[in-house]
Amino acid sequence: MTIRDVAERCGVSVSTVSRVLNEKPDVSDDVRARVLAAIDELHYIPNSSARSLVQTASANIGVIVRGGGNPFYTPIIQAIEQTINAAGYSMSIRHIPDSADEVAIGASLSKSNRLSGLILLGGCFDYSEDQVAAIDIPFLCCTFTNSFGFLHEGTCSSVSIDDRAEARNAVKHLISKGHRNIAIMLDDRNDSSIGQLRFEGYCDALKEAGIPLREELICECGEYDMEAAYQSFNTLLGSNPGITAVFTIADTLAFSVMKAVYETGLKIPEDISIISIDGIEISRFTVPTLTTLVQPVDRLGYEAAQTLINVIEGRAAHKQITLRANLREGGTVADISQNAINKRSQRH
Amino acid sequence: MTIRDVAERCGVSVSTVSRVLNEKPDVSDDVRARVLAAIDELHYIPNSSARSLVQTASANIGVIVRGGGNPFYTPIIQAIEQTINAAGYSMSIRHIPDSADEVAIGASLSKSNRLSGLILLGGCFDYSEDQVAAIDIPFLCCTFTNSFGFLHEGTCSSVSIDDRAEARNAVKHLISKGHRNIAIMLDDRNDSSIGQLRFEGYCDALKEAGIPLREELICECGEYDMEAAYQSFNTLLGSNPGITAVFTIADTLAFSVMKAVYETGLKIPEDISIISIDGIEISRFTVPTLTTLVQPVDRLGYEAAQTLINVIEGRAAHKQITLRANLREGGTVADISQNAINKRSQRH
DNA sequence: TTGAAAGCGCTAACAT
DNA sequence: ATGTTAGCGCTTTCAA
Repeated sequence: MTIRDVAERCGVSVSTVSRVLNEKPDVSDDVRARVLAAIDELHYIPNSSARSLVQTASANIGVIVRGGGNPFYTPIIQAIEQTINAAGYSMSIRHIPDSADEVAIGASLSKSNRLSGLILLGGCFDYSEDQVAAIDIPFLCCTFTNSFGFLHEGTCSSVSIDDRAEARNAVKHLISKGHRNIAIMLDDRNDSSIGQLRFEGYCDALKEAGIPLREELICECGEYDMEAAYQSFNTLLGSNPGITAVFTIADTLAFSVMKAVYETGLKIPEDISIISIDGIEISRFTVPTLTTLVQPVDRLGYEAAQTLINVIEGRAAHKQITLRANLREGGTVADISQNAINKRSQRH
Repeated sequence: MTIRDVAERCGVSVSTVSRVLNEKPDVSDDVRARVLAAIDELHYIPNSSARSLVQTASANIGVIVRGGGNPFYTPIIQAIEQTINAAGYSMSIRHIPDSADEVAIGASLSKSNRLSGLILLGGCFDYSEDQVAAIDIPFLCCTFTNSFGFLHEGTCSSVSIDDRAEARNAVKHLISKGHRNIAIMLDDRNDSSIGQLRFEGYCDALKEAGIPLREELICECGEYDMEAAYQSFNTLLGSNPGITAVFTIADTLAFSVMKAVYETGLKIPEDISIISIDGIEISRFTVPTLTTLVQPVDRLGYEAAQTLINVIEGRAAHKQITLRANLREGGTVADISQNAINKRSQRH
């Protein structure tokens, strides 16, 4: 079943069928209708390999996901896929281990599949202009920006929240509720990625409030893993540092912290408050509901795909988009400020 | 950068380069080495479109995921991807809404991308031979089987657990702990899919134990959604049916149930026990740890991909693989049998 | 408005 | 062991 079969079926040439297929204007209505009918009858579907071969680039956008185990990415990927498909492109996805080099893999994928664009999801970004030169197609960083590298604005696009500012907001929220002994749960403060940025935001908030940074309240679990976070936080609790709150850099790590806290016999939020960033679906069903800065995942995915497609189709230049996270107050943060305590005692 | 450039670079013909590329034996070591060196120097990567065009099928396997929001699928997809890549194939994935027709989408994808095989993940399977005839490439059902349809064994492969038997095991576990008033939390008992099978397993276990099925203990939330499950279970609790245990057909639904239970002021497992099926990562971090039948997700993904590849490459016929789930005893099931109660009172 | 024909990059049959 | 060449199915000039 090829374009030839369709052409023969209705007595026209293959080029005419191709014109109909590609919605070119120079076909008579009569012929167009006949061709469309034949396509329908024969259940003809064009071979995309042949198409990409003759065209300079295939209508294919690659997505490279690092740390794909994180449920936070799932809705983003779905939004990207939907937007890509709606624009007539198809998506090639590749999950890579944390240790892999996403630039090299992206470059290779781009060549072998003749991609017209590339989305990097969840990367560690401290690349230089030289390193990303291997990617010779439009690309975009989703959920992170080139915060630690040295790229020109025009090299690639990005769509993300302002990780440092939002982390600062999260910690400020705790401070506004009277907390001063605030721990942070993260993978690695020097990961040149999300962890590092959110750690900086944590430091910013403490500094602004005149709270000294205490090394013993920094809980690094090494890798982005729930079990590792659980173990690390247990150790922290064991050392009894007198904390009243924790800022976790991701919801999944918050779940680990919650378990560790409960198993020590402490209560949330009475004994320990928790705030996080992400807002994955399950975080609405913890007990109590997790207080977290919800990332706009649907828009993150949509903007990522749409921005990249605009660049691919020459409608716009590369740009950096920053979206805002929204504080969803759950039940994991207690107000321990003098103000709140006074109010409470008045009632009794 | 094409195969011609490589050929010219080392003074051989394109077919020789092609032979090296495809690891054919009939090339001299000397030439092979020179070609490999040239490929490396030029950073040559074959164009997969040209490759698929000339070959009957591209080295591409499609994966159609229905209900992709479920974190249960994430590790399965990753295992599939890894196995597919390791065998030299690439993966094309497509997430579809619950309402979509996976057979039609699969058939279309198979033609346009010249897929050599198709994996259906999480389908509702009551198709007939006629309906799946549109898929003219080897395909496999992962996490479900054609339980309600009428396909011959040789039409497709499948890899899954025995949903009905495992559901029965889960409920039997509750019964063995003395529970008799056992609710079930599911999406829809007539979904021609997982829900229906696990509902049947629930009925089987009750019947064997001589416990009558009570309509008011069947909690159907209509769609596969955490919020819907939460609402439905709240309603069930409100009607105060005197249950001591719940069997949820998926971990995510168990989380919803746990929240509803806690918010009513009841304790888990003292007042209400919960058992589930899936064993997603987060279920190890609920409080208490969820008691659930863990599905072997890595093997599920590996076997799915490998079985399909064996069929594609003519090494084996279609087959139906059933894997076993393993009971992981968490802390959500209490023993309320007379036996256990006696023991407890002896201690006091 | 339509058709004929070249060629995208590759593999495989055939020839040497 | 290596080279020559005919397509795979499509889009796109160019010609009519």
